[in-house]
Amino acid sequence: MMMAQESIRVLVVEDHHVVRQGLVALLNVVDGIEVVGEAADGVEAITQFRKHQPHVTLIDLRMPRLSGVDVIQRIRMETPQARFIVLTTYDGDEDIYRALQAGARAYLLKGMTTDELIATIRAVHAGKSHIPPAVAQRLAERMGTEELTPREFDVLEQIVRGKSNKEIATELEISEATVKTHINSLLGKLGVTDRTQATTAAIQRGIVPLESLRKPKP
Amino acid sequence: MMMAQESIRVLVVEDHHVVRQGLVALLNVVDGIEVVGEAADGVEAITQFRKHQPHVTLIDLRMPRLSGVDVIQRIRMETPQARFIVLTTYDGDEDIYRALQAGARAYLLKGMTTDELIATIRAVHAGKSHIPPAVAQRLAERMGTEELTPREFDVLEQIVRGKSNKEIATELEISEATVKTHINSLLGKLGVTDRTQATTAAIQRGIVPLESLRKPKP
DNA sequence: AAGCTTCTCCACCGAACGATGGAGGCCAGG
DNA sequence: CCTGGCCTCCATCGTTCGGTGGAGAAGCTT
Repeated sequence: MMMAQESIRVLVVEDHHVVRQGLVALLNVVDGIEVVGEAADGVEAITQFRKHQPHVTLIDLRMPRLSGVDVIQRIRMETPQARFIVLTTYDGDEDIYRALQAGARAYLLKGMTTDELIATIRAVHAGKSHIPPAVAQRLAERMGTEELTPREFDVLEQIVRGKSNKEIATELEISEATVKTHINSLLGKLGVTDRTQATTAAIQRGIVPLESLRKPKP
Repeated sequence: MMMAQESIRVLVVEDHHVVRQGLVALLNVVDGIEVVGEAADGVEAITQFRKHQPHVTLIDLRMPRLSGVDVIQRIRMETPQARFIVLTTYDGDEDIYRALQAGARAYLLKGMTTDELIATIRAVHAGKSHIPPAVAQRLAERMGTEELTPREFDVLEQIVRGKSNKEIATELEISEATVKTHINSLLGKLGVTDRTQATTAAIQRGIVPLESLRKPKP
């Protein structure tokens, strides 16, 4: 079988077996694209990247062991020209922001069509960026948003866990007055007026991931 | 190519292109399983079911036009012996409960392995049910839980949207006193002590889906 | 050294919230 | 018919929250 010039070498990083196999199956029948490796978690991703030096890496953000954002950061330290396309199920994800900052070139929802996927891979390989208008808008909004300080983040996390100010004070070993100060500040930064709105905002934007709420935190 | 006896006829209903194609690709190479149809939303699912009368239907719960639960209910009205395997990304989903009540026989996370998938299809086709221990436990917990009344649900939804009691009263055209009554009641049923905890509980259990929070509601 | 941010804490206030114990009307199921 | 669930409303009470305007200490940058 003839190869058209040089194929685009692609690495697929995705922990959901079915999705990963679907991607590989789809891409391998496309002319000019070659899947050179697969990984099911972050650590594996780095190993595979070093081994295969792909042109483009399709990568899920939520993964075991090492998150997508971490993977992008680490790989770009040693290989700055590496190109990443971020895959996500949900589009309200705070991590997208970090991923794009970390150097991802494009962003795709898993509900994309095959054509979109292929077009994006080609575009990114050609050096372009590709961010859907909806995401671009969210990004712009996020840019204008002040970032929470570490302590404010701690307090927000406790709020989402349903703790009262007094409980938060105990948990963080600070006075209730200080808790209120942080809350006042973070409410402003999130653009909301009370702790309930802060909670939905935090979850919607992925600032506090839902999964983190199960473990009581040791 | 020889077929082993009769193949299990499978319908795949899933709106994410990549996932759907992945499933189809995986299943079609398995001996004894034949994908007879695909659907990308609920309405299509019903059409395809009528046309192909599959033995087993793999179905995602979150879909455009008609939800997975609705599809299961409608199809079982006309074809009670129809067998369903529910697919979901997230395992804290309230809909699983309804889906199993509606007659689904099994439940799989999208992170499953190929072997699990195939084994489950065979088991369900053979008339067995297949529910992972973790889900069974959650189900049991849910069973003991009192259900919210329609009105309590309305109030909860407004709470999650960040509305104050006064705003909820206006929105639902009832007095603030009544809002408080409902809140008191729903807090008890959810097993929480304040509106913030109610919010995370509602989102975690999927009682109020995150997607529903964007649209202001007409 | 001066300036910045962050974290810590204080006092005070009004508004919102949650808990409690009632009460009347409506409608479906026994 | 009448019991039970649901929805509606009332008053009261103590607690929690959020807003405001401070202030000192530590750390980083310039």
